[in-house]
Amino acid sequence: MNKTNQSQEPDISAFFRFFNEVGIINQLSSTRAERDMPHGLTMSQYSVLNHFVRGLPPKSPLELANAFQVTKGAMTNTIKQLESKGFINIRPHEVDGRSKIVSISDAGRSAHAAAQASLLIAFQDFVGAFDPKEVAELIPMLERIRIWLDNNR
Amino acid sequence: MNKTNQSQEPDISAFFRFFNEVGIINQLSSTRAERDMPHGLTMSQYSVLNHFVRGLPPKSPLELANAFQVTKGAMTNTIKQLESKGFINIRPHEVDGRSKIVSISDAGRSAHAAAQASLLIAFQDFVGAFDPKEVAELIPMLERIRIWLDNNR
DNA sequence: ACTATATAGTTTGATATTAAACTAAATGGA
DNA sequence: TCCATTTAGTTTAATATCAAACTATATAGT
Repeated sequence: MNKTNQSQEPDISAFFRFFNEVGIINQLSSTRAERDMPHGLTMSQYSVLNHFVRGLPPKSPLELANAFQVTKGAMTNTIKQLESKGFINIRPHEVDGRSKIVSISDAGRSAHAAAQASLLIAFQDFVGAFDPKEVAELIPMLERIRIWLDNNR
Repeated sequence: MNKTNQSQEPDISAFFRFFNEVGIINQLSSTRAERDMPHGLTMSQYSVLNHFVRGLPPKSPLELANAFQVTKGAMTNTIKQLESKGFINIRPHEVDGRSKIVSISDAGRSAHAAAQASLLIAFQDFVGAFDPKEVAELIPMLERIRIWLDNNR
């Protein structure tokens, strides 16, 4: 490629640097988050509990899989473990025999609170090192990218 | 917590939204990237090849692990597969009997070129949908976050 | 020189994930 | 009513990763 990049090919290096940074941040942050998580909760499991603690209504496994952008199989695994820990209730769907409805249990709310406390500790140094505003400024663009990737996969 | 959040606890919701977006973007983008990768290359393997194609000097497995923020064990796996595909050369370190030196082979350069072409195709719609500038603007902050997480793990 | 410690790399065991095959139930058209 | 198709969820096989244990080599202190 010539130095002035006069070809029609767009300059994509920024895109790949972006995905590279995102990959490393994700790896480091999820490892840190899960290290001292109570009940051996993974971030996936925590995310499901968090979804319901935020007041969102009961959902089917498929809806949860879509909400968190994982496969149905991955969600089967996640809710199986949450159920074995007693943190969610799974009931059959009232009219659709193929489907189920997942909701959080009281134990699940307690576990979520403990997990959130653990996350606060795990990231308190991080929170102290960065201004919430400058982190918040990244979010709209990240959201656009995430939505695009979700709609175009 | 009271509504006005007068406690000393900082508002951390932006941080968790940030990590959540990063996690989903990473998942969607790496799945997309690896789907049609030639030679069954993973992004980890591609990253190692890319490192050397960029002109950086031969490195030990440990240096590579540090460069990509994975464990030594993960890098052992990655370079084992690259070697079995003939894309890298591994030689003993000249003075340190514990160490090795990894460099790229001609076949590795070809594979990297094919992989890069595949990535261009996989992300051409993405590249068309976003302005490289607005993506590039995210990078300095992501870099700061990545470096902090790396230095404080 | 010896010994204790540190370091480079490999191996092991556990686990989260994907893609794809599979089961069972619902839907819709003839 | 029947049959083909779609949909919800589970299962299977493959694999990338981490943490921790392990081997072999190097280094530093005495």
